[in-house]
Order: sequence, then structure tokens, then C-alpha cells
Amino acid sequence: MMVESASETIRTTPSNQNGVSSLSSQSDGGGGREGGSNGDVNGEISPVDLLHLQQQQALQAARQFLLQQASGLNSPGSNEVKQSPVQVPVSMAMMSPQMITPQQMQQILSPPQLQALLQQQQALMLQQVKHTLCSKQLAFQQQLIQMQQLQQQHILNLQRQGLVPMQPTAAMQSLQQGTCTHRNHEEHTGSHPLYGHGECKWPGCEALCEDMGQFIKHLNNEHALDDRSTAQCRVQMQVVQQLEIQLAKESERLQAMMTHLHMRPSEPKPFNQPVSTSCDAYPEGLPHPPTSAATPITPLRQGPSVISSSSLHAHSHSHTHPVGPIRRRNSDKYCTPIASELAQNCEFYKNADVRPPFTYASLIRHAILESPDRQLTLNEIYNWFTRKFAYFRRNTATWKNAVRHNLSLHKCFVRVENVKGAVWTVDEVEYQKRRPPKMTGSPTLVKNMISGLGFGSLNASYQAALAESSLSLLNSPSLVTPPSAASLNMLHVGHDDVSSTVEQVNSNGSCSPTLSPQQYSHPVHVKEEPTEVEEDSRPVSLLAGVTHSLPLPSDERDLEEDLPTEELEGVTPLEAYTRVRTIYTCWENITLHIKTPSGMDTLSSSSAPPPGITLLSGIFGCLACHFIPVEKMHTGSCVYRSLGEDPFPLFPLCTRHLLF
DNA sequence: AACCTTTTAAACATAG
DNA sequence: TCTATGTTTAAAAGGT
Repeated sequence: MMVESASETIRTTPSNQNGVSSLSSQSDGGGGREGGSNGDVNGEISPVDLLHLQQQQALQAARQFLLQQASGLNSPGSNEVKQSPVQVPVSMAMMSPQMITPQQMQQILSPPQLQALLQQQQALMLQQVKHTLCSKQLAFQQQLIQMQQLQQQHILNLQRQGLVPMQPTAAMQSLQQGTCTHRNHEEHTGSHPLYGHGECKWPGCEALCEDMGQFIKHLNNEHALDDRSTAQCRVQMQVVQQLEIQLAKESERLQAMMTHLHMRPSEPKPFNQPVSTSCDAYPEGLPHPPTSAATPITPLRQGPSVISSSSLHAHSHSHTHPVGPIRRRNSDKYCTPIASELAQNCEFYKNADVRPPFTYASLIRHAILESPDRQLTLNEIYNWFTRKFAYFRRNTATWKNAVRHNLSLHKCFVRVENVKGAVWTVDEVEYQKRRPPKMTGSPTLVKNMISGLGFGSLNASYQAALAESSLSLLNSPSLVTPPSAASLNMLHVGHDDVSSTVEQVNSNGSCSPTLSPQQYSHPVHVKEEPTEVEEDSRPVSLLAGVTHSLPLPSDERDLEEDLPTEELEGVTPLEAYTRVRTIYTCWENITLHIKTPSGMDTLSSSSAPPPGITLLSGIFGCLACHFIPVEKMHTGSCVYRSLGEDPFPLFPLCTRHLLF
């Protein structure tokens, strides 16, 4: 019955939205009870759990503190710290919730280490309270150092697992280079993992150094502890994490292949736990291991929040929320048919801890319509959520409450009593009523979607690029695949959706059955439902946060303003690539902005990225082999993270021009 | 600025 | 009494 149960040992309680987590904050309500039952599955809370919880508190406070630090550092007149050419809130880079989650730290660190860390964090927080203003810089630096120490621990841990092809001492030293610029251990070793073939191997550097001495000097001068270095370090860590995940997937794949071929089936390997490539790998009713709780498939699970304005000012509390700060399901606002999206990205959502870009209502509806009888019990709806989305294998109290809330609130969900109890059905008429007759989005967006010729050519080119690519990384079926196909479909269904029929049209496909609008009208009782506009009609501002919150260098602004607003119609795919004008590097997140027919403004301020953004990202990734999809955006596009050989050095907040 | 939608939280009711 | 289910209210956040 209970699907979630023991999969959550410690969860962040709802009250964490205020940045405070407490053991006693469980609710008495239905949702709270669920959470409480989770916590009580194994009886008492273990010391490790307690520590974990305290650690969350500490981290949360530290994050908030560092957020303030970041804003403070970016304020005029605050220039005590050596700044990289572009000011970066390093705290965001280093303290992003997904960087080192409590779970990860618990894995990385032994309990004594955790305790020590906790004490350190608490001490720092105390210091923060006492000296909010005058000690900002000091505490800030100490936080950085601590986080780097954590990273060292992490590297060592990976090293122990054989996942980092780096000599442990060298790894430590290379990290320490960033931390303690006065140390020159490497001078005595004669070799350095960051030095080879006369070049500095620091990501994106490639500075020529004649000898080790010169290199050390260069290292200390150019890669000292500063915003850039820490951000780059963080990126490197996530590269390693991605590779871990990839390794796990490939291993599991191998396992399955060998099993299939009757070659000595072996026991499941311990490291394949976080991933699953089977569509129904998680039997219902079993607690699913959080796909990426410990080692998130999307270490930047809150990538959108990390790079969005919301996380920078509007959501100071949202970091603690385990499900992320996304409050709007953006893409369901205008053109993503849920059936198509889910069909196309089934695997992605099953395995990646990414919030699906749909409202609860649309998801519930889809679940119900997908069922054989087009009716589901509440528990079956729960199960559908957990089965289909890794994201909903956590924080069950929260989203289950939301599901119940939606079922009750929306008129389109009709409760029908039957012999065994009650099932929920969809009153499609009511559901469709919620849709406005016309698309109310911005004219430019409508234009983008309707005149999709340019993107259409990109579709083809993207597929061609995929086919031609020799890089299996992006194309491997076992990889958490960027949901490109559905994004491509967005274009074509856009028209349909404008006429409010897209989901029905798409329901003829694999996921959703066809249905008559009248078929499921069960006016059992009447609910007062607020008129809703859902998932098809409005522009979104996915990238608005990026461009609005991250000030562009002035020259970038100029260049961007100078960009001509030519149409994409009639261009060849290769020409279309050249329309990729800018790449915003936000720490490790790289969001490709394409030149849309209506110009960058549309893309960055008032609309979701058109399908082409994923498209071009994919092309870019395939061509250059430099990017890994790390974050499924709620619009269906994907944020890519650069690999180390990124030809565009990972200068945080740096904006660079791409001309293929 | 007012209003709307969605999400989240929570209180409360009720049936088994 | 406890739990699951269902209803309702409220607040917050983001959008129109």
C-alpha cells in the first residue's frame, strides 16, 4: 500500500522552507502523518540520522548565509576579495544544494568527520550571527576552504572507489593548490596531474609552462583560490559525478546483457543502485531508491534555481526544499503535450530526479486516462507518480497531499464510488473548459511556434547530427537522455495546442488513449473550481532568470543588441548553427541560447526556449563532445554542462560567443 | 496593483 | 485509535 515508506529515512520537513529543519516539525495532518510514518519506519532516529538532520540545518543556514554573501559581494563597494574578471557568487558555485548534499556528505564522510564538519558549520554560523557584517569575508573564505576540504574528501572517496583516475595525493595537491596558494609540494614531485606536455591542464587554461617551476608559479598565480577556480573545481567534481553515473549505467547494461546471454549472471553490483534503465524497473509498492538522492543524476537538480533569479532573491528558503523551488510548471503552459512529452522522455523522468514540467492536475489526468479503465484509485495515482517519476519517489507527503488537494479542488476530477471504494475519473469537458480558446502567449512566441520552418530544419539536422555522432555519451540509450525528441515535437504540436486539442490529438499515441470528451463526465458532485489555464497557452520565462539575474558584460549586451533579427526560414542546418550566438556559462550550467526568429529577447525574457535550444545543444554536444546533459528543464530543453575539454573556458557568468 | 494559478502546508472530517 | 482518504482554507510565489 505505502509506496514510499522506507525509502526516505530523513527527509526535509515542510518547515524547512523557512530554512529551519526540526525533528518536531512534522505535521499532524494527513501529509504530515505520512512523513512521520516514514521517519518511524525503523523506530527511532539513528544518531547518523540526527547528525544528518543537524547537518542539514547547518548547511541550510550556511547556504543562506552565503547567498547573502553573494549578494553582498556583488554589491558596489565590496571589493576586498580578489575577484575574477566577472564577479561570481562563489557561494552558489560551492554551496549549491546539489553540490554536496547531506546525503552525499554522509556517504563521503565518516560520522566523526560529519560531526566535525557540523561543528565547523555551526561555529561558522554562530560567527555569522555575531558578526553579520564585519566578518563576512572571513567567514566566506572559511566556507570556501571548508567546502574545498569536502571536495578533497569527495575526491579521495572517489579515488578509493577507483572512479577517479587521479593519484590521490596528486588530486589532493591539485585541490590544495586552489586552497593554499603558498604550498608548493609539487615542486618536489616532478610531476603534476595538472601539468603535462608543457601545458597547464587546468580546465580551460592550456597555458604553456616550460618547466614544473614555471607551472607551479602559474598555478599559484592563475588558479589560486578565487571564484573562478572554485567554480571550475566544482565543475570538475560534477564531471566526475557524471562519469560515475555513466559508469553505473554502463555496468548495469553490461549486467543485463550478460544475463540475457546467459553468461554467468552475477549479483547486482553495488554501484548500480542509483540508476535504472528499465521502464518498469521499480515494482509498485516497493520503496524505490531515490534515483539521485545520493548521487543525483542531475547534480544540478536545482539547476534552474541555481541559475535563475528566483534562487538569487525570491527563494532564499527554497534550497532546503527537497523538491526544488520550481513553483511553476513552465512548459506545460504553452506547448508541451504531456502525453507526447512523457512518451518521449519516459526513461528520463523515470530515472532522473527532475521535476516533470506539468501541473499536478495534468499529471493526474494523464495517469487516469492512461489506465485501462480510465479510472484510478488514489493509491493507484500515487503509484503512477512514483512509477513514472523519480522525482516523486521522494517527499511523498508533500506531493501526495498536493495530489489529493488537486483531486478535490479541480472540478475535472470526479470521484466515483464503486463496489470496492472510490475511483477518480476525469471529466474531460471540465478539463477542456479550463483551456482558453486561444493561445494567449506573446505574439513573438506564437510566431516562433507557428512559423517553425527554421526549427523544422533544425530537427532534421539534429537527428542527423545524432546519427552521425560517434559520441555514444549523448546518444547512449542507457544515459539519461536529453529529451530532445519531445522537444522537437513541441513545434509541431504547437498548432494543435493552440486550438486546445493537442492532448487529445496526442492521446492517440502510445501513452494516452483516445477518448471522447463526454465519455467521462460524472457529475457526481459539483466543485467550485477556479478557472484554470494550463499547459498550453502561455509564455514562460525559463531563461529570464538567467539573463536577468546575471548581468551581462557590457560588451555582451552590445553585441547582443547588435544581433540581427533575421529569420531562420530557409537556412541550411549548418547555417542554423551559426545562429547560436551566445552561451551563458553559469558556473557549470551552460545554457545555449539560440537566435530565435524573433530575437533573443523573446527567448530570454518572455518565452520558453523553443525546441531548438535542445536541438542545438544536442548538436553542439554531439559535434564538440564537450557537453553532458545535466538538467532537464521544465520546458523540455536541457541544460548541458561542459566537460573539461570545453573549448570555452568555464569562466563563471562569462558570456561567450559561439560561431560554429 | 489587482487578480489568477499553482504549489505547499495544514486543519479538519470521515470511513474502515 | 489509527490510517487513508477527502475537503477546505490559507499563504506564498510567480504570472497576467
